Amino acid sequence: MDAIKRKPAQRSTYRHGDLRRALLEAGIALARDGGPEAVVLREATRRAGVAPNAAYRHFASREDLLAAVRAQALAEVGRAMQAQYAAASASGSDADRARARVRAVGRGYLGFALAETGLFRTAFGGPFEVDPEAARAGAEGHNPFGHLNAALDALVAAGALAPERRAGAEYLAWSSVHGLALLALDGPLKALPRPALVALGERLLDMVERGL
Amino acid sequence: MDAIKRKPAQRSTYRHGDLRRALLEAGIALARDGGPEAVVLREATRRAGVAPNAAYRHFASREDLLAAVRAQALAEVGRAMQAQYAAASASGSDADRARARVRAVGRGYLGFALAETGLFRTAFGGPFEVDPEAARAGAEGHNPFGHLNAALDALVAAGALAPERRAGAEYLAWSSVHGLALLALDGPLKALPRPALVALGERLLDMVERGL
DNA sequence: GAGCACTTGTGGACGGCGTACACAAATACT
DNA sequence: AGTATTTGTGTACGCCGTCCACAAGTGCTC
Repeated sequence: MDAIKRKPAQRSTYRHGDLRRALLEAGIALARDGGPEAVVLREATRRAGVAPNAAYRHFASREDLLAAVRAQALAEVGRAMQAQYAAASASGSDADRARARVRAVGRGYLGFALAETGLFRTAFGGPFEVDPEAARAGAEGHNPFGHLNAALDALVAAGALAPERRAGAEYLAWSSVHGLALLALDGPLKALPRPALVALGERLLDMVERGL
Repeated sequence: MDAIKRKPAQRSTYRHGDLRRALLEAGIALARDGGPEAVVLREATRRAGVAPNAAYRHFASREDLLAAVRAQALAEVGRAMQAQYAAASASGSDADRARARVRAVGRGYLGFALAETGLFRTAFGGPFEVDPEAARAGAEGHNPFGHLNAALDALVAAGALAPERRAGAEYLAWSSVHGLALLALDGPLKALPRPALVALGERLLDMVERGL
Protein backbone atom coordinates (compact mmCIF):
# COMPACT_ATOMS: atom_id res chain seq x y z
CA MET A 1 0.00 0.00 0.00
CA ASP A 2 2.87 2.26 0.80
CA ALA A 3 5.00 1.42 -2.18
CA ILE A 4 2.44 2.68 -4.65
CA LYS A 5 3.51 6.29 -4.47
CA ARG A 6 6.70 7.12 -6.24
CA LYS A 7 9.44 7.53 -3.69
CA PRO A 8 12.52 8.70 -5.53
CA ALA A 9 15.74 7.53 -3.97
CA GLN A 10 14.12 6.83 -0.61
CA ARG A 11 16.68 8.75 1.39
CA SER A 12 18.75 6.61 3.73
CA THR A 13 19.69 9.49 5.96
CA TYR A 14 16.97 11.19 7.93
CA ARG A 15 18.32 14.55 6.89
CA HIS A 16 18.06 15.36 3.25
CA GLY A 17 21.31 17.19 2.81
CA ASP A 18 20.30 19.96 0.50
CA LEU A 19 16.56 20.17 0.62
CA ARG A 20 16.37 23.84 -0.15
CA ARG A 21 18.12 23.39 -3.45
CA ALA A 22 16.12 20.26 -4.21
CA LEU A 23 12.85 22.08 -3.65
CA LEU A 24 13.98 25.04 -5.68
CA GLU A 25 14.97 22.84 -8.57
CA ALA A 26 11.71 20.94 -8.42
CA GLY A 27 9.95 24.28 -8.42
CA ILE A 28 11.87 25.42 -11.47
CA ALA A 29 11.01 22.23 -13.28
CA LEU A 30 7.34 22.68 -12.44
CA ALA A 31 7.41 26.29 -13.58
CA ARG A 32 9.23 25.39 -16.78
CA ASP A 33 6.34 23.31 -17.98
CA GLY A 34 3.24 24.74 -16.44
CA GLY A 35 3.97 28.30 -15.45
CA PRO A 36 3.64 29.84 -12.01
CA GLU A 37 0.42 28.15 -10.97
CA ALA A 38 2.05 24.78 -11.53
CA VAL A 39 4.53 25.50 -8.77
CA VAL A 40 2.72 23.48 -6.15
CA LEU A 41 4.41 23.16 -2.83
CA ARG A 42 3.25 19.63 -2.13
CA GLU A 43 4.40 18.44 -5.53
CA ALA A 44 7.82 19.93 -5.01
CA THR A 45 8.17 18.07 -1.72
CA ARG A 46 6.97 14.88 -3.37
CA ARG A 47 9.70 15.21 -5.97
CA ALA A 48 12.24 15.84 -3.26
CA GLY A 49 10.99 12.72 -1.47
CA VAL A 50 10.02 14.55 1.64
CA ALA A 51 6.93 15.36 3.71
CA PRO A 52 5.00 18.50 2.67
CA ASN A 53 5.78 20.37 5.83
CA ALA A 54 9.50 19.96 5.43
CA ALA A 55 9.32 22.76 2.89
CA TYR A 56 8.48 25.20 5.63
CA ARG A 57 11.95 24.84 7.09
CA HIS A 58 13.33 26.47 3.95
CA PHE A 59 10.55 28.62 2.57
CA ALA A 60 8.08 30.67 4.55
CA SER A 61 5.25 29.81 2.20
CA ARG A 62 4.42 28.68 -1.28
CA GLU A 63 4.68 32.30 -2.35
CA ASP A 64 8.18 32.42 -0.95
CA LEU A 65 9.22 29.36 -2.94
CA LEU A 66 7.66 30.88 -6.02
CA ALA A 67 9.65 34.06 -5.50
CA ALA A 68 12.86 32.03 -5.43
CA VAL A 69 11.86 30.27 -8.65
CA ARG A 70 11.02 33.63 -10.17
CA ALA A 71 14.48 34.95 -9.37
CA GLN A 72 16.05 32.02 -11.20
CA ALA A 73 13.78 32.53 -14.18
CA LEU A 74 14.74 36.17 -14.25
CA ALA A 75 18.39 35.31 -14.39
CA GLU A 76 17.71 33.01 -17.32
CA VAL A 77 16.04 35.85 -19.20
CA GLY A 78 19.16 37.89 -18.61
CA ARG A 79 21.30 35.10 -20.04
CA ALA A 80 19.06 34.86 -23.10
CA MET A 81 19.59 38.56 -23.70
CA GLN A 82 23.30 38.20 -23.34
CA ALA A 83 23.29 35.39 -25.88
CA GLN A 84 21.41 37.54 -28.38
CA TYR A 85 23.79 40.39 -27.78
CA ALA A 86 26.76 38.16 -28.39
CA ALA A 87 25.18 36.89 -31.60
CA ALA A 88 24.46 40.40 -32.92
CA SER A 89 26.83 41.74 -35.51
CA ALA A 90 29.16 44.34 -34.04
CA SER A 91 29.70 46.31 -37.21
CA GLY A 92 28.70 49.75 -38.42
CA SER A 93 28.82 53.08 -36.66
CA ASP A 94 28.56 53.56 -32.92
CA ALA A 95 24.91 54.41 -33.36
CA ASP A 96 24.30 51.31 -35.43
CA ARG A 97 25.92 49.13 -32.84
CA ALA A 98 23.97 50.76 -30.03
CA ARG A 99 20.75 50.20 -31.90
CA ALA A 100 21.68 46.59 -32.51
CA ARG A 101 22.28 46.19 -28.83
CA VAL A 102 18.83 47.47 -27.93
CA ARG A 103 17.34 45.12 -30.48
CA ALA A 104 19.29 42.23 -29.05
CA VAL A 105 17.78 42.91 -25.65
CA GLY A 106 14.29 42.94 -27.07
CA ARG A 107 14.97 39.89 -29.20
CA GLY A 108 16.28 38.03 -26.19
CA TYR A 109 13.17 38.89 -24.24
CA LEU A 110 10.80 37.80 -26.98
CA GLY A 111 12.80 34.73 -27.83
CA PHE A 112 12.83 33.60 -24.25
CA ALA A 113 9.09 34.14 -23.98
CA LEU A 114 8.54 31.83 -26.95
CA ALA A 115 11.15 29.25 -26.04
CA GLU A 116 10.59 29.01 -22.30
CA THR A 117 6.97 29.95 -21.95
CA GLY A 118 6.52 28.53 -18.48
CA LEU A 119 9.54 30.24 -17.03
CA PHE A 120 8.72 33.49 -18.76
CA ARG A 121 5.22 33.51 -17.37
CA THR A 122 6.65 32.72 -13.98
CA ALA A 123 9.04 35.64 -14.17
CA PHE A 124 6.71 38.19 -15.70
CA GLY A 125 3.21 36.77 -15.78
CA GLY A 126 2.13 37.69 -12.30
CA PRO A 127 3.20 40.43 -9.95
CA PHE A 128 6.92 41.04 -10.12
CA GLU A 129 9.35 43.66 -8.93
CA VAL A 130 12.60 45.05 -10.15
CA ASP A 131 15.51 45.08 -7.81
CA PRO A 132 16.70 48.68 -8.23
CA GLU A 133 20.22 47.70 -7.28
CA ALA A 134 20.41 45.00 -9.92
CA ALA A 135 18.90 47.34 -12.48
CA ARG A 136 21.68 49.84 -11.97
CA ALA A 137 24.30 47.12 -12.04
CA GLY A 138 23.96 47.23 -15.80
CA ALA A 139 24.59 44.28 -18.04
CA GLU A 140 26.75 42.43 -15.55
CA GLY A 141 24.24 40.85 -13.18
CA HIS A 142 22.24 38.75 -15.60
CA ASN A 143 19.40 41.15 -14.85
CA PRO A 144 17.09 41.82 -17.78
CA PHE A 145 16.25 45.31 -16.68
CA GLY A 146 19.91 46.08 -16.22
CA HIS A 147 20.59 44.94 -19.77
CA LEU A 148 17.87 47.17 -21.10
CA ASN A 149 19.09 50.21 -19.22
CA ALA A 150 22.65 49.68 -20.29
CA ALA A 151 21.59 49.34 -23.90
CA LEU A 152 19.56 52.55 -23.78
CA ASP A 153 22.44 54.40 -22.15
CA ALA A 154 24.64 53.24 -24.99
CA LEU A 155 22.07 54.60 -27.39
CA VAL A 156 22.36 58.03 -25.81
CA ALA A 157 26.13 57.83 -25.70
CA ALA A 158 26.20 57.06 -29.41
CA GLY A 159 24.00 60.04 -30.15
CA ALA A 160 21.16 57.85 -31.40
CA LEU A 161 18.77 58.99 -28.68
CA ALA A 162 18.38 62.53 -27.41
CA PRO A 163 19.32 62.67 -23.74
CA GLU A 164 16.08 64.40 -22.79
CA ARG A 165 14.22 61.40 -24.12
CA ARG A 166 16.18 58.95 -22.06
CA ALA A 167 14.30 59.13 -18.77
CA GLY A 168 11.55 56.58 -18.69
CA ALA A 169 12.43 55.22 -22.11
CA GLU A 170 13.17 51.87 -20.52
CA TYR A 171 9.52 51.56 -19.57
CA LEU A 172 8.29 52.49 -23.02
CA ALA A 173 10.52 49.92 -24.66
CA TRP A 174 9.79 47.28 -22.11
CA SER A 175 6.05 47.85 -22.36
CA SER A 176 6.01 47.16 -26.05
CA VAL A 177 8.05 44.03 -25.93
CA HIS A 178 6.31 42.77 -22.82
CA GLY A 179 2.92 43.31 -24.35
CA LEU A 180 3.80 41.49 -27.52
CA ALA A 181 5.16 38.57 -25.55
CA LEU A 182 1.97 38.24 -23.56
CA LEU A 183 -0.23 38.64 -26.60
CA ALA A 184 1.73 35.86 -28.19
CA LEU A 185 1.50 33.57 -25.16
CA ASP A 186 -1.94 34.23 -23.76
CA GLY A 187 -3.68 36.39 -26.29
CA PRO A 188 -4.86 36.49 -29.87
CA LEU A 189 -1.43 35.75 -31.30
CA LYS A 190 -1.32 32.35 -29.63
CA ALA A 191 -2.08 30.55 -32.86
CA LEU A 192 0.38 32.48 -35.00
CA PRO A 193 3.22 30.33 -36.32
CA ARG A 194 6.63 30.99 -34.91
CA PRO A 195 8.19 32.72 -37.94
CA ALA A 196 5.28 35.13 -38.20
CA LEU A 197 5.73 35.97 -34.55
CA VAL A 198 9.42 36.61 -35.02
CA ALA A 199 8.66 38.88 -37.97
CA LEU A 200 6.08 40.76 -35.95
CA GLY A 201 8.65 41.12 -33.21
CA GLU A 202 11.08 42.73 -35.60
CA ARG A 203 8.42 45.14 -36.76
CA LEU A 204 7.73 46.00 -33.16
CA LEU A 205 11.39 46.69 -32.58
CA ASP A 206 11.36 48.94 -35.65
CA MET A 207 8.46 50.82 -34.18
CA VAL A 208 10.18 51.29 -30.85
CA GLU A 209 13.38 52.39 -32.53
CA ARG A 210 11.52 55.00 -34.55
CA GLY A 211 9.26 56.10 -31.77
CA LEU A 212 11.38 56.29 -28.65
CA MET B 1 -25.39 27.01 14.58
CA ASP B 2 -27.02 27.28 11.23
CA ALA B 3 -27.91 30.93 11.40
CA ILE B 4 -24.29 31.98 11.71
CA LYS B 5 -23.55 31.90 8.02
CA ARG B 6 -24.93 34.79 6.04
CA LYS B 7 -27.97 33.65 4.15
CA PRO B 8 -29.07 36.50 1.94
CA ALA B 9 -32.78 36.65 1.39
CA GLN B 10 -33.29 32.96 2.25
CA ARG B 11 -35.26 32.16 -0.82
CA SER B 12 -38.86 31.08 -0.15
CA THR B 13 -39.23 29.28 -3.45
CA TYR B 14 -37.18 26.18 -4.06
CA ARG B 15 -36.28 27.48 -7.48
CA HIS B 16 -34.12 30.55 -7.56
CA GLY B 17 -35.60 32.20 -10.58
CA ASP B 18 -32.55 33.62 -12.26
CA LEU B 19 -29.60 31.82 -10.79
CA ARG B 20 -27.45 32.12 -13.85
CA ARG B 21 -27.59 35.88 -13.76
CA ALA B 22 -27.11 35.94 -9.99
CA LEU B 23 -23.98 33.81 -10.25
CA LEU B 24 -22.63 35.87 -13.09
CA GLU B 25 -23.14 39.09 -11.17
CA ALA B 26 -21.55 37.66 -8.07
CA GLY B 27 -18.66 36.57 -10.24
CA ILE B 28 -18.27 40.04 -11.69
CA ALA B 29 -18.28 41.56 -8.22
CA LEU B 30 -15.59 39.10 -7.13
CA ALA B 31 -13.50 39.85 -10.20
CA ARG B 32 -13.93 43.59 -9.75
CA ASP B 33 -12.10 43.54 -6.46
CA GLY B 34 -9.74 40.63 -6.61
CA GLY B 35 -9.11 39.78 -10.22
CA PRO B 36 -9.66 36.44 -11.90
CA GLU B 37 -8.36 34.23 -9.12
CA ALA B 38 -10.94 35.76 -6.78
CA VAL B 39 -13.73 34.34 -8.91
CA VAL B 40 -14.41 31.38 -6.67
CA LEU B 41 -17.32 29.21 -7.59
CA ARG B 42 -18.30 28.39 -4.04
CA GLU B 43 -18.26 32.02 -3.02
CA ALA B 44 -20.47 32.96 -5.94
CA THR B 45 -23.03 30.34 -4.91
CA ARG B 46 -22.83 31.57 -1.31
CA ARG B 47 -23.68 35.06 -2.46
CA ALA B 48 -26.54 33.74 -4.50
CA GLY B 49 -27.75 31.85 -1.44
CA VAL B 50 -27.52 28.49 -3.06
CA ALA B 51 -25.66 25.20 -2.68
CA PRO B 52 -22.29 24.98 -4.44
CA ASN B 53 -23.43 22.35 -6.88
CA ALA B 54 -26.32 24.41 -8.13
CA ALA B 55 -23.80 26.35 -10.17
CA TYR B 56 -23.22 23.31 -12.33
CA ARG B 57 -26.73 23.59 -13.74
CA HIS B 58 -25.68 26.86 -15.38
CA PHE B 59 -21.93 26.66 -15.87
CA ALA B 60 -19.94 23.63 -16.85
CA SER B 61 -17.09 24.53 -14.54
CA ARG B 62 -15.45 27.34 -12.69
CA GLU B 63 -13.55 28.13 -15.87
CA ASP B 64 -16.83 28.44 -17.71
CA LEU B 65 -18.16 30.93 -15.18
CA LEU B 66 -14.90 32.83 -15.42
CA ALA B 67 -15.25 32.99 -19.18
CA ALA B 68 -18.68 34.56 -18.82
CA VAL B 69 -17.30 37.11 -16.38
CA ARG B 70 -14.46 37.81 -18.77
CA ALA B 71 -16.88 38.55 -21.56
CA GLN B 72 -18.63 41.13 -19.41
CA ALA B 73 -15.34 42.71 -18.44
CA LEU B 74 -14.39 42.90 -22.08
CA ALA B 75 -17.56 44.75 -22.91
CA GLU B 76 -16.79 47.25 -20.15
CA VAL B 77 -13.39 47.93 -21.67
CA GLY B 78 -15.15 48.66 -24.92
CA ARG B 79 -17.44 51.12 -23.19
CA ALA B 80 -14.48 52.85 -21.55
CA MET B 81 -12.95 53.32 -24.99
CA GLN B 82 -16.15 54.72 -26.34
CA ALA B 83 -16.31 57.19 -23.48
CA GLN B 84 -12.78 58.38 -24.20
CA TYR B 85 -13.59 58.70 -27.85
CA ALA B 86 -16.65 60.78 -27.09
CA ALA B 87 -14.60 63.02 -24.82
CA ALA B 88 -11.86 63.57 -27.42
CA SER B 89 -11.90 66.84 -29.29
CA ALA B 90 -13.17 66.44 -32.81
CA SER B 91 -11.31 69.35 -34.33
CA GLY B 92 -8.44 69.68 -36.77
CA SER B 93 -7.78 67.89 -40.01
CA ASP B 94 -9.01 64.44 -40.88
CA ALA B 95 -5.62 63.09 -39.97
CA ASP B 96 -5.66 64.88 -36.65
CA ARG B 97 -9.03 63.49 -35.82
CA ALA B 98 -8.03 59.99 -36.80
CA ARG B 99 -4.96 60.22 -34.62
CA ALA B 100 -7.05 61.49 -31.74
CA ARG B 101 -9.30 58.51 -32.19
CA VAL B 102 -6.45 56.04 -31.93
CA ARG B 103 -5.24 57.83 -28.84
CA ALA B 104 -8.70 57.66 -27.34
CA VAL B 105 -8.71 53.91 -27.78
CA GLY B 106 -5.37 53.61 -26.06
CA ARG B 107 -6.35 56.03 -23.34
CA GLY B 108 -9.53 54.10 -22.70
CA TYR B 109 -7.58 50.89 -22.38
CA LEU B 110 -5.04 52.34 -19.99
CA GLY B 111 -7.62 54.26 -18.02
CA PHE B 112 -9.71 51.18 -17.55
CA ALA B 113 -6.69 49.20 -16.42
CA LEU B 114 -6.00 51.77 -13.72
CA ALA B 115 -9.59 52.36 -12.70
CA GLU B 116 -10.90 48.80 -12.78
CA THR B 117 -7.83 46.77 -12.08
CA GLY B 118 -9.66 43.62 -11.10
CA LEU B 119 -11.86 43.54 -14.16
CA PHE B 120 -8.99 44.45 -16.44
CA ARG B 121 -6.87 41.63 -15.12
CA THR B 122 -9.82 39.33 -15.52
CA ALA B 123 -10.26 40.33 -19.13
CA PHE B 124 -6.61 40.43 -20.16
CA GLY B 125 -4.52 39.05 -17.33
CA GLY B 126 -4.79 35.41 -18.18
CA PRO B 127 -5.40 33.58 -21.41
CA PHE B 128 -7.92 35.36 -23.57
CA GLU B 129 -9.15 35.19 -27.13
CA VAL B 130 -10.49 37.63 -29.63
CA ASP B 131 -13.77 36.84 -31.25
CA PRO B 132 -12.87 37.46 -34.90
CA GLU B 133 -16.45 38.29 -35.72
CA ALA B 134 -16.69 40.95 -33.03
CA ALA B 135 -13.34 42.36 -34.08
CA ARG B 136 -14.57 42.97 -37.60
CA ALA B 137 -17.81 44.41 -36.32
CA GLY B 138 -15.85 47.60 -35.72
CA ALA B 139 -16.67 50.12 -33.05
CA GLU B 140 -20.28 49.03 -32.69
CA GLY B 141 -20.11 45.94 -30.55
CA HIS B 142 -18.43 47.33 -27.45
CA ASN B 143 -15.49 45.18 -28.46
CA PRO B 144 -12.09 46.66 -27.63
CA PHE B 145 -10.36 45.04 -30.53
CA GLY B 146 -13.05 46.25 -32.87
CA HIS B 147 -12.54 49.80 -31.66
CA LEU B 148 -8.83 49.57 -32.25
CA ASN B 149 -9.22 48.20 -35.75
CA ALA B 150 -11.76 50.83 -36.69
CA ALA B 151 -9.51 53.59 -35.41
CA LEU B 152 -6.52 52.29 -37.39
CA ASP B 153 -8.62 52.01 -40.50
CA ALA B 154 -9.61 55.63 -40.05
CA LEU B 155 -5.94 56.49 -39.77
CA VAL B 156 -5.30 54.95 -43.16
CA ALA B 157 -8.37 56.59 -44.66
CA ALA B 158 -7.14 59.98 -43.46
CA GLY B 159 -3.75 59.37 -45.00
CA ALA B 160 -1.98 59.38 -41.66
CA LEU B 161 -0.81 55.79 -42.02
CA ALA B 162 0.53 54.21 -45.18
CA PRO B 163 -1.74 51.35 -46.27
CA GLU B 164 1.15 48.92 -46.50
CA ARG B 165 1.81 49.48 -42.82
CA ARG B 166 -1.74 48.75 -41.81
CA ALA B 167 -1.65 44.95 -41.64
CA GLY B 168 -0.72 43.83 -38.18
CA ALA B 169 -0.51 47.37 -36.86
CA GLU B 170 -3.29 46.56 -34.44
CA TYR B 171 -1.03 44.09 -32.71
CA LEU B 172 1.86 46.51 -32.50
CA ALA B 173 -0.31 49.19 -30.95
CA TRP B 174 -2.06 46.78 -28.67
CA SER B 175 1.19 45.27 -27.50
CA SER B 176 2.54 48.59 -26.34
CA VAL B 177 -0.52 49.66 -24.47
CA HIS B 178 -1.11 46.21 -23.05
CA GLY B 179 2.44 45.98 -21.81
CA LEU B 180 2.32 49.35 -20.12
CA ALA B 181 -0.94 48.45 -18.41
CA LEU B 182 0.53 45.26 -17.01
CA LEU B 183 3.76 46.92 -15.96
CA ALA B 184 1.66 49.45 -14.12
CA LEU B 185 -0.52 46.86 -12.43
CA ASP B 186 1.83 44.00 -11.70
CA GLY B 187 5.27 45.28 -12.48
CA PRO B 188 7.80 47.89 -11.56
CA LEU B 189 5.43 50.77 -12.21
CA LYS B 190 3.07 49.62 -9.48
CA ALA B 191 4.25 52.29 -7.08
CA LEU B 192 4.16 55.15 -9.56
CA PRO B 193 1.55 57.80 -8.71
CA ARG B 194 -1.39 58.04 -11.01
CA PRO B 195 -0.48 61.31 -12.76
CA ALA B 196 2.97 60.02 -13.59
CA LEU B 197 1.39 56.92 -15.06
CA VAL B 198 -0.97 58.96 -17.17
CA ALA B 199 1.95 61.05 -18.42
CA LEU B 200 3.91 57.93 -19.26
CA GLY B 201 0.88 56.64 -21.10
CA GLU B 202 0.78 59.73 -23.25
CA ARG B 203 4.45 59.35 -24.06
CA LEU B 204 3.80 55.77 -25.02
CA LEU B 205 1.02 56.86 -27.34
CA ASP B 206 3.42 59.39 -28.87
CA MET B 207 5.87 56.63 -29.47
CA VAL B 208 3.30 54.41 -31.13
CA GLU B 209 2.05 57.27 -33.28
CA ARG B 210 5.57 58.01 -34.49
CA GLY B 211 6.60 54.43 -34.86
CA LEU B 212 3.67 52.62 -36.42
C1' DG C 1 -56.86 17.25 -13.83
C1' DA C 2 -53.64 13.01 -13.12
C1' DG C 3 -49.40 11.13 -14.39
C1' DC C 4 -45.00 11.57 -15.88
C1' DA C 5 -40.64 13.38 -17.76
C1' DC C 6 -37.60 17.03 -17.26
C1' DT C 7 -35.26 20.75 -15.05
C1' DT C 8 -33.15 22.73 -11.14
C1' DG C 9 -31.47 22.78 -6.48
C1' DT C 10 -29.63 19.82 -2.18
C1' DG C 11 -26.58 16.71 0.58
C1' DG C 12 -22.74 14.18 1.12
C1' DA C 13 -18.32 12.75 -0.34
C1' DC C 14 -13.59 12.74 -2.51
C1' DG C 15 -9.12 14.24 -3.42
C1' DG C 16 -6.01 18.18 -3.68
C1' DC C 17 -4.28 22.27 -1.90
C1' DG C 18 -1.69 25.50 1.72
C1' DT C 19 -0.62 25.62 6.30
C1' DA C 20 -0.51 25.20 11.71
C1' DC C 21 0.95 22.49 15.76
C1' DA C 22 3.11 18.96 18.31
C1' DC C 23 6.63 15.66 18.14
C1' DA C 24 10.94 12.94 16.72
C1' DA C 25 15.39 12.34 14.70
C1' DA C 26 19.81 14.10 13.66
C1' DT C 27 23.39 17.37 14.41
C1' DA C 28 26.26 21.12 16.90
C1' DC C 29 27.97 23.04 21.01
C1' DT C 30 29.52 22.83 25.46
C1' DA D 1 28.27 12.95 27.66
C1' DG D 2 24.51 15.90 27.80
C1' DT D 3 21.96 19.51 26.12
C1' DA D 4 20.17 22.98 22.65
C1' DT D 5 19.15 23.66 17.96
C1' DT D 6 18.05 22.43 13.48
C1' DT D 7 15.42 19.75 10.26
C1' DG D 8 12.05 16.34 8.88
C1' DT D 9 7.35 13.68 10.17
C1' DG D 10 2.36 13.01 11.43
C1' DT D 11 -1.94 14.59 12.06
C1' DA D 12 -5.36 17.84 11.35
C1' DC D 13 -8.05 21.93 9.64
C1' DG D 14 -10.44 24.60 6.35
C1' DC D 15 -10.63 25.84 1.75
C1' DC D 16 -11.32 24.61 -3.10
C1' DG D 17 -13.49 22.25 -7.55
C1' DT D 18 -16.17 18.55 -8.77
C1' DC D 19 -18.90 13.92 -8.87
C1' DC D 20 -23.02 11.21 -7.64
C1' DA D 21 -27.51 10.14 -5.90
C1' DC D 22 -31.67 12.17 -4.62
C1' DA D 23 -35.57 15.63 -3.89
C1' DA D 24 -38.42 19.53 -5.08
C1' DG D 25 -40.64 21.96 -8.23
C1' DT D 26 -42.44 22.75 -13.51
C1' DG D 27 -44.66 21.78 -17.71
C1' DC D 28 -46.55 18.45 -21.12
C1' DT D 29 -49.66 14.90 -22.50
C1' DC D 30 -53.69 12.14 -22.29
